[in-house]
Amino acid sequence: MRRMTARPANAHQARLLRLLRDGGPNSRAQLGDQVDLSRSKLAVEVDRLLETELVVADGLAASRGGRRSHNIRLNPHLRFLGVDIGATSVDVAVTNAELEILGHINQPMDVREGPVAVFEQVLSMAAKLKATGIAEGFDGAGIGVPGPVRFPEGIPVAPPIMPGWDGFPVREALSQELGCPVMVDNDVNLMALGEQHAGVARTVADFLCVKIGTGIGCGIVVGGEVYRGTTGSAGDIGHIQAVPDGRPCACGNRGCLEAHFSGAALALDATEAAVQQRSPELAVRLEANGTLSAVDVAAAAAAGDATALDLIREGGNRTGQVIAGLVSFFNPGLVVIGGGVTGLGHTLLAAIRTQVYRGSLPLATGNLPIVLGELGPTAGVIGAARLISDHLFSPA
Amino acid sequence: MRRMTARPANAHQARLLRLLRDGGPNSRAQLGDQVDLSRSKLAVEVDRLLETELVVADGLAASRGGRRSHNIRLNPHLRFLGVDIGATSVDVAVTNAELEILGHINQPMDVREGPVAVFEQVLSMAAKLKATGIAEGFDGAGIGVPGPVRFPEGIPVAPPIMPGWDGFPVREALSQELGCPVMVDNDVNLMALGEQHAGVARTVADFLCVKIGTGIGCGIVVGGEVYRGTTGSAGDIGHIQAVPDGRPCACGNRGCLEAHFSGAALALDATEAAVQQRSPELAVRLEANGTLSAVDVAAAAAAGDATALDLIREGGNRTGQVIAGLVSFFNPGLVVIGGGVTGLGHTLLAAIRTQVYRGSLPLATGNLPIVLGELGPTAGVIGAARLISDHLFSPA
DNA sequence: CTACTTTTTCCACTCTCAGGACAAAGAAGG
DNA sequence: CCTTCTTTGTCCTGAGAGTGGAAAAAGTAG
Repeated sequence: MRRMTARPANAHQARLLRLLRDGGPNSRAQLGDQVDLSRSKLAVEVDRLLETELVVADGLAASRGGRRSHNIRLNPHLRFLGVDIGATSVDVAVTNAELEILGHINQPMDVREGPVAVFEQVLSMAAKLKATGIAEGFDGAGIGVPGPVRFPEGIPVAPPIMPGWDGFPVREALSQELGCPVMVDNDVNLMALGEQHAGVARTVADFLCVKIGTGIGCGIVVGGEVYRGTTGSAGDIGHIQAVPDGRPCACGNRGCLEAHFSGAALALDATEAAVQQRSPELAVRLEANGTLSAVDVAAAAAAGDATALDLIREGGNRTGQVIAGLVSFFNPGLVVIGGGVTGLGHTLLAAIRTQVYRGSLPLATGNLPIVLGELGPTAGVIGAARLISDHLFSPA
Repeated sequence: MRRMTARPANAHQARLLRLLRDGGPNSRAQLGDQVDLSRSKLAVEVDRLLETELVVADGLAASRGGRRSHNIRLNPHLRFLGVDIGATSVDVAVTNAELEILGHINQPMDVREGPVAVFEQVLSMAAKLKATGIAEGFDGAGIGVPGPVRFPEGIPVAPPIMPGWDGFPVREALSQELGCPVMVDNDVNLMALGEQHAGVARTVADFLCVKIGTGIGCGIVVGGEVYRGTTGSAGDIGHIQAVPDGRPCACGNRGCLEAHFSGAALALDATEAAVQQRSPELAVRLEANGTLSAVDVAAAAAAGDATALDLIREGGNRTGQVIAGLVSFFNPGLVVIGGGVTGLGHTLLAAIRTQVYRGSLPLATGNLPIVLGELGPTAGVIGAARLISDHLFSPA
């Protein structure tokens, strides 16, 4: 099938496309209620969008008491590819233009194998999804990587956990391979975009999205837009000092949050506890698998293991202290906690909440929800699709 | 004199007004180079602005190789009032429309005397400035208060150090008294606006402006706009924990940055050092004045007093640690240090720099200037004038 | 079948705006 | 002083965008 290459010609068209993306099929009249354009002007813009085939007619809408309106929807053949490259696994999903997931695969993979190997993997996963018949090609792709990105060019810069990627032209390369526009961003930012689009943050303009996975990062949304900082490293909170003179960290400092709590740190602590026989639950699991991860800690905690619960609580306290500082500074309307360790669930959340509500002033915390992400592992890929759709649904 | 009440009728006019404000008198042709409007359109908009008397003709410009152009400038009779209410003193200044200070008074005053007393003071200071003949009335006023503000309404909310002000309709009241539009903001945000307009931050889109005075606050500028947070308390970094289990703070917690370093904390530490005879310089000054302030510490440090230097260094280290966290999180393009204690100067700056450059990742600090504010005590009042001019020079 | 709503199309009129032509004002050079 | 070139400012016209009224089309409710 021929891929769509058209772009909205002006801000009005872009606005309409986004309304259709976020609100699904809509009648012309309903669109008119939302955009403050004259009937004639609206008709003209819709007609032009129909010409570009970005949107299509879609039958009649229900009557609102009079003549029934013709429905308009985004072209149902449009397909976006959402790619979320984590430290230890890759998620690839296909969405339609409304960013609904049509297919989703996850595979373990170490990002340190480098961009070439990872891309091969990603492309084969994309091919596998295509083979199921849900897509014949892609109109755009969004991709998240676990490190800072020079956003306009889509190039990772000095990413600590993926050294081989520094300066690799991800956007350019993937665009070549896929033959469609590509946008690249930090995986944490994409999680924030995902939760904003389809998750808990739908109605909030300013919020923080803390992702606790192999590392710890924080997506920052200001006025509905992701804030990336001067060099693209905004939200890199894993190396904020959480414990004075604490554990040494890979970054060269001591006491970094990430050194004390993250998927990796938690696995280490759990292993130590198991070896020292402080936790029967964890010891059993270590024996069984030969290794421990955050998932084991979650399971042990669910089984009531005191040591596992302590580990989670302590980590939550540390994280909560750091977040408390960020809340004082940023005064967000919402804090979302997500990432691989959300399996730790309410024990973690309770610890974080306690620290934040205690450590920040009432004016900042008074009406501040602190919640787990709604979307789990799909947040990243939805965010990735959202990223590229935002790009494509803006004036050329 | 009749005050100007006109406002720009559209975005083009607003743009032109801001260009004239920031760039001073300009020829029509030069304006044309900057705004991407057709000559005819530009001429129309300029004519309309001339009609409103917001701008006036101002003689002929130098030739650029052909016919000389007629200069345009903002009406030289326009006057803005900039008010900066600190914890212990009040600054009032009068500016022209280009935000140049024409007159400036500072008077000590305790903000805790409440809004009525402070307003009386402010109005009498404004009257005094008027009496010098630099202004016959005011076309707008900006006012900064040392606490969080609900910005759209211009009402302080739950300000810790000025309890009597909670909920007081500052904007409304002052607008009544002065008979002109008024905007209210946090004093730290105004300092940031001031440094952005006329100081070190002229060319930077994303920066932090840390003000160390009686308390500690931080102005946040994102994409050239001040970010105020969900409830107007963004930047309230004085109560971030800097020392685990540190000194008790007025807010109820322990170890807040403000409890360990600020104008007030520094005075306390200095007095203690003097009483304990650890610092001859400070002891002499205590004897002479009966009390010590940050200024005395600065003087003692300048005289080479080791204890004073230590106090500054330690405070700088604490502040620097907190800023290091903020830099990791926010990835600014510039950090400005200002406020009453900037007299501590380079000792303080050096300590802060050391901590930030050590405590944040290279990607965030690599090209990050950390500098003292350029404007000193005028930053606040210039920022206040900028605030109201931004408001007035935007489409009605 | 009638009266009323809502949606959509059509159309005439207004308004904006870009850009060309030209006049005005000055610079540079002889 | 005169000629030629450059820049600036004004005027004007034609293209196009956009508004809002009117009427047709397509329903609903009774």
